[in-house]
Amino acid sequence: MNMVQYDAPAIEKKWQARWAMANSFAASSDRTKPKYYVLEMFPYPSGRIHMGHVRNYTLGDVVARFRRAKGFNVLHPMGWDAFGLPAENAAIERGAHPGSWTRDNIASMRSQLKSMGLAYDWDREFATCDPNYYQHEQLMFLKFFEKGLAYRKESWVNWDPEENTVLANEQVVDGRGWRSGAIVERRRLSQWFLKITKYADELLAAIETLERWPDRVRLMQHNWIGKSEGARVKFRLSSDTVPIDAIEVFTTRPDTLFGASFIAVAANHPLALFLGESNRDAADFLVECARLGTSQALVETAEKRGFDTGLSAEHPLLAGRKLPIHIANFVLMEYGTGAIFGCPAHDQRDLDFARAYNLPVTPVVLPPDVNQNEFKIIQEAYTGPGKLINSGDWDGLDLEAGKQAAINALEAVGAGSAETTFRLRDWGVSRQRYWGCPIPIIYCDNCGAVPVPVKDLPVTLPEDVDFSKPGNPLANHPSWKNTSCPSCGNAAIREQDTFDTFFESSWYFLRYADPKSALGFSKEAAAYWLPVDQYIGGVEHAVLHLLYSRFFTRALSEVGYLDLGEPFAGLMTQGMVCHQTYQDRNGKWLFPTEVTRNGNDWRHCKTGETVKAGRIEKMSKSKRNVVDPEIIIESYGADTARLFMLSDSPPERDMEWTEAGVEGASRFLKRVYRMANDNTLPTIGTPPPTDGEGMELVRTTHKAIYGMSQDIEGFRLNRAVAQLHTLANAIANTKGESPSIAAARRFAVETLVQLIAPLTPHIAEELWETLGHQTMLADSTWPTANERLIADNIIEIGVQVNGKLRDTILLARDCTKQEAEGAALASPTIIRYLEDRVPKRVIVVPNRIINVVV
RNA sequence: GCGGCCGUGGCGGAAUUGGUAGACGCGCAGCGUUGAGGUCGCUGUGGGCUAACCCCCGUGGAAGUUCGAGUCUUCUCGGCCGCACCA
Repeated sequence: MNMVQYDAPAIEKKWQARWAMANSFAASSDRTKPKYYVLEMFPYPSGRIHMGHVRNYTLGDVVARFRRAKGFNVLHPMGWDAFGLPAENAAIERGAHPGSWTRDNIASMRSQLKSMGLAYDWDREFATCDPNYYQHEQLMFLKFFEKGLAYRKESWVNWDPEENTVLANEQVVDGRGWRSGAIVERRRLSQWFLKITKYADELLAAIETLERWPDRVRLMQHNWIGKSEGARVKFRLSSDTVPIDAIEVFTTRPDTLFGASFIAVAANHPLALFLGESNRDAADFLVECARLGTSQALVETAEKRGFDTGLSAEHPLLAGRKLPIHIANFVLMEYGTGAIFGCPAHDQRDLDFARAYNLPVTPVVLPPDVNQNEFKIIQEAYTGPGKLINSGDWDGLDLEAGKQAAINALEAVGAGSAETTFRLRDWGVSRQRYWGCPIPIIYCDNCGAVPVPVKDLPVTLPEDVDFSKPGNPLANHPSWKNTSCPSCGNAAIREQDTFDTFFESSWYFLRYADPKSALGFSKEAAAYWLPVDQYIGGVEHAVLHLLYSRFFTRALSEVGYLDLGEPFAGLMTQGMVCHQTYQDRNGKWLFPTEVTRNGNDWRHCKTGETVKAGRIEKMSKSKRNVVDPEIIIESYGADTARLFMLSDSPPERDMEWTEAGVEGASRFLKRVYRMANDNTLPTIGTPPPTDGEGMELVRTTHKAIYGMSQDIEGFRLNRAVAQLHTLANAIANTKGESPSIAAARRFAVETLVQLIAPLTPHIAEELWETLGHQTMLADSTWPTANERLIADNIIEIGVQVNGKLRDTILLARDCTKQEAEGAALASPTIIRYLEDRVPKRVIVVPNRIINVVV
């Protein structure tokens, strides 16, 4: 046996250089080959890769290398989602310029990624903060604007009065700005929107066609779009002391109209705002609601609170019935019409509200098999099916018929009609930030909002910006915003907002198809490469990024860029990488590198103090339960890190990073390394045996090829790793020196090296060379399983008596049911179990199981 | 609140989708190799009863459907995730 040591760092550097020299992973321009587009969600260049990246890109790399070996023309690119808030925070906190900070980060992350040995076509790399990238989206925006897909309207934002800036929901903590601590206000700002709601129905319907997406993501998108069918109902105000004569309400339950006992409007409903101007108490209540924030989860779990306006509205179908109008904290202006009618008997929120404010509760739906006299609503609203009661002519109708009757009745009196609403709202793309793509619009006192002429694109960001003053640096810049109106020539000012960074990520997958194109991308390249065959990323993007991208491909198609509906044919959402947490006795979080373990005793490496080992949680800087991929790669090698990432848990599930697991992966690679360095193996070119003692190993090898291929295609990569272990065990367990066995061992080892290549490419490439090959494994084709050799001729079958396993017998594969039954009943063990009883039935599932029923 | 996911050995997880539960790995134990430790190799490892076999129990809990349930149905307990400006 050759005693060569597995030197991962040396091997990895060697093959990374060779692949780069040969440009091994460049996508070919040959359009006759079948294509395969593998894409991982591109990273924000935070400066260092973390284990989540390692997992994401390893998964993508396995797919890319596997497809390449299967003969596809693979596109597997990488780039940088380079605009965003952290760069501005760095500028504020450390005085770094966002541009140079970002470029430095990209440089260090690129070299970290390269050390992982990922099969990227690096020639297609780009960063979205480069004007060469964002100029194209400025043109896209102008085309959207031309077509009415982009428009301006006022909307509400979280405003930090101290920093003079708009805050993201996550930057609002307990109603205060995260950095300033100032109480956040809600403000109306004029902002740009993209008309995603135009495609609401289509985006919803097409979810059905996304067969290779996880169900949960499809469901989340379905719920996000939130289509509701119901009716719009107009309630006329009883008095004319306010300049509003009716409140329009959207309801999914027009059938419960006779159970209405109040009207509630959102705190930012026009009526509420009007009252807030003249009524001190109302104003106070509105301020209180504003403090609650905009998140639906908060709104719906908060205590139901309201303000009685003293006004009332007429029931549209019941002459003389007056409904009091309240302002309520649980009504959202953003959904429906910003006003509801409350039917406490059949909606829990309405009931909670009615109990708190002493409003009547009239049941109008009687559950099946319940006596009307006994039916009482106490603390729980009834939302199930039933027949209408207390509803005049509609009594006795089921709910569907009741809805139709209600709509007919409303239409007859001109008080309403059927309506469908969506939860989905248009996408606000304006951000009051510096580090984003400038919105190419000029405001002129005479001409209004005028597009920047195409010849003047791109509108680039000024470099000399000052982050020491609060507010948007673009707005604070002394001269950048001053320009002249393209249409009348008068002095005018530029739009100072930039795009939401989801704008960049909504079309980057198209840019990769043709990254040097002067058009952004050519129609021809997009037609060949798109859709993405396999997209991989975190489930945190399940809704927004993916939905915006789906919208973008449609919108870009509408304005002539391409002809595509769905951008991502296959989607895999990977789980998080977790690690145990540690705290010292003061509760301070400790890094795993600061802790040593001895059985169940955890101690601080330096002080020797006892450490509390806590829950296994997602790796996060705040809890310090992070492991730096760079250190793992330096000490064990990228192949070990990659292998462990794939080994233990299914890709879609959360995994736990453990030292023991890394050791295990490393051990396996060393074992494979030794197997291939066995100098007793026959020379290259020795064919696998066709008979003799070696056949069992040959068959096992074919089973491994088959299983591995199936498992990679099905993304069962933890099982794929298990296949490799099984094959390695079989090689180790095959003893003997006969020519048949030696030839089989050579075949098995060589195949093992091929099969492991998508997972741990460096060691595979090295061993391929060790085994005598002159060409690179990266250029060789995937082995094919001989199906004839996979199926065993004799199989072991379980025999049950009354469903309990009692014996196993050996049977010829695909034998007849009669033969199987005969063999089972002839088994001495089964005879003993049957005693003298006569089998009533014998169920034979061919090649699976036999069940004797007595 | 609304919607969803997950509960299988000491641990991560397999189970051809209703057909022999626990593949593969980690851990642990024993033996061998080694100057010792580690590496490496072999063997064992769900629980109970056993000298061993046999047998009994076993997929969070309870019921149901079925010849047969980890898998399907209903209820229940526990853990986790998402809900519109972080990326």
